[in-house]
Amino acid sequence: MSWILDSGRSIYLQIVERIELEIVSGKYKPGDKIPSVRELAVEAGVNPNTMQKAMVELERDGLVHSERTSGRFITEDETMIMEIRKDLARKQIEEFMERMKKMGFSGEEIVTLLRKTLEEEKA
Amino acid sequence: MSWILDSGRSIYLQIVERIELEIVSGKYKPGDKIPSVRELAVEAGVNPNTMQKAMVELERDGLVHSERTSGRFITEDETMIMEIRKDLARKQIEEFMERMKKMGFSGEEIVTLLRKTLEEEKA
DNA sequence: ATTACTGTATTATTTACTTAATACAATAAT
DNA sequence: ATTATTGTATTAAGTAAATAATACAGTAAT
Repeated sequence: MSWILDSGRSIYLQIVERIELEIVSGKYKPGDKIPSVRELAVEAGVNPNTMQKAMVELERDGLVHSERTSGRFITEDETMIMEIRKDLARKQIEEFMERMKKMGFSGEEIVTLLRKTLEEEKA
Repeated sequence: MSWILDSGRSIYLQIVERIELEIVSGKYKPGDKIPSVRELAVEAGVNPNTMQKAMVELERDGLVHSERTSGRFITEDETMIMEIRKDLARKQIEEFMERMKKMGFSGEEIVTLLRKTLEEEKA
């Protein structure tokens, strides 16, 4: 089963985003070893080079680091992970609100719509 | 002043998104004439062909139509515009909620964070 | 020592997006 | 009638992303 569905955005960035989420959500825990580039590439249905590119990006952000030959690991810095989680959440909220307001929804309307969506999900 | 800031997403899709918002938010009204492809291209700081590509996309969705030589116009079908507004909003909400939940936020937490953000904006 | 698995690097090809430079037909304005 | 502006089409070139096919060096396991 390959990962990516969306189009119009580059694949490697979608991978970065996905793995970021898996880290901050705790699916990957601090210090965890993650699958090899080759494995991940097969799993995602993309070229190893594309996966490697995503890894370099995650490394640049400090979320993962590679141990030359033994593999690649999630950072052990839990504080950093929580910080990034907060940052990502704030960014999501801001972008969401900005788009909704550009469509002409007020703050109160947005909250109401969210609540309604939550109700519907319960059913 | 050129429009586009984001990277990692194709320019013409960002233009489509932006103009969609301008239509459903009422900045462009039903029947309004919109600037020529050339004008918009200059304004956005992109190539006319790129702008044209965005226009074709908007046309495919029925939001605008071109009158061979007199210009391009917003659809007069207000119902369609409202429908698309609702659809876009629903899509935004769903994507936002999905991402937040993937990060481990509960529905209640999301609402609380939203409220907090709204409070901060007032100040 | 050999094997197998790491991350990493290199080169080539393909594809989609973007820019560039024109051109044309239709029509509104003058 | 002429001019300017419209949408549209075409051809070429440049760029970035993605794929493909390898290769290499380090090391843990055997």
